[in-house]
Amino acid sequence: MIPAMDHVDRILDQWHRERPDLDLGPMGLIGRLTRLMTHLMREMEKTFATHGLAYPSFDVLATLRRSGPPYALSPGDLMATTMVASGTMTNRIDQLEKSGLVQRRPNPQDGRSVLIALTDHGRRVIDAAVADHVLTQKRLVGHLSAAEQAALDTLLRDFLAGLDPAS
Amino acid sequence: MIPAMDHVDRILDQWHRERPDLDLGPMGLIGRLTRLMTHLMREMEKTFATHGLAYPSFDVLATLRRSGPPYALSPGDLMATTMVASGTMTNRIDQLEKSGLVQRRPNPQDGRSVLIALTDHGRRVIDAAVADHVLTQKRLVGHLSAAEQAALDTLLRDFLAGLDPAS
DNA sequence: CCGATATCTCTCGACGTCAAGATAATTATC
DNA sequence: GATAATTATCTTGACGTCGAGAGATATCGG
Repeated sequence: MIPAMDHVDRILDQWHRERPDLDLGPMGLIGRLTRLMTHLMREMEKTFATHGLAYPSFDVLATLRRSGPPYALSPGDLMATTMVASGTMTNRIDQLEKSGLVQRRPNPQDGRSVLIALTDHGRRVIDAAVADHVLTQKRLVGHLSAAEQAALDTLLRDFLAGLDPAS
Repeated sequence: MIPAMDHVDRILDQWHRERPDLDLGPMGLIGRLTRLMTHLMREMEKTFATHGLAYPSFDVLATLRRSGPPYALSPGDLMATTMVASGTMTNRIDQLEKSGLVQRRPNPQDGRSVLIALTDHGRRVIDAAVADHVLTQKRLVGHLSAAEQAALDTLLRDFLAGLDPAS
């Protein structure tokens, strides 16, 4: 059975017609990745929103929560695992602190630094949000069989390893 | 050979330790997708930058270019193919017009609408940028074999089709 | 111990995104 | 044709992101 032409196929057709000189090889793959991520992120954000969160806040709260007791990390640690710039992390922490979900504390180990700690409220919010989040993720990948999911995961792991050896 | 533990594996380990009640099934897959896209996008943006462009500008110029002569589409058409909101597209067009890469013209077919047309300069810029872009894409997927790329593309196509039937 | 260098966080300004509402023109209905 | 409903774009305000640079503290070398 011939797979139906999708949005990305139409883009490739247009390029082929207009720029037959270009090697379009990987463009379809990356185009599908991009489009897929857009859809996935928008769906996941709906779940976050039901808990009063947006993706950036969820990202930080989840990082603190899964780090285990005492649920506190420095901004630098948070920047490294979430892959955002320093100004971005400051802004995220400001928002979370304003909402009472985290608290800035002095870092006893290093006077230049601070510790970002989950509040009790923050802990409750992220525990509920992440439970919903995994259900949403399960639904989003539900159209793929278990074998397809495993194959995709393996390919993505290799792709990522080639791209980011430090991962 | 056992694949090395990567960043996403460490995240899953942490969650498993802290929340053994959760079904983490698809979290690794989506986490790898997210991380992969972050890396890919940042690399591709370096290429755009060498042509004085950022991703949003490249996205619009490329859509106009591949649509073929006369390289003109309405903001609505551009919104549909690029998946952004109306205010976002207005802003993108404003930037491009300020840079002299596109021009707003009245739409003879519809007085509510306008046509966004590539200028000669815009045409030259996008033609050079897209040639570089496909080389960057080729390099980025270079760690995967042709068979892996094909398998990945097929899986992504199925994933996308299940998620967005209108694609 | 002290000066030089490195590290950590925050500030600031420019830009990108979205959702909701405003404005203008078209189409549908009678 | 007149009116209503629809459609297309733009405006606005809130938020998110980055990068460069500032300020404070730590660390290193002598």
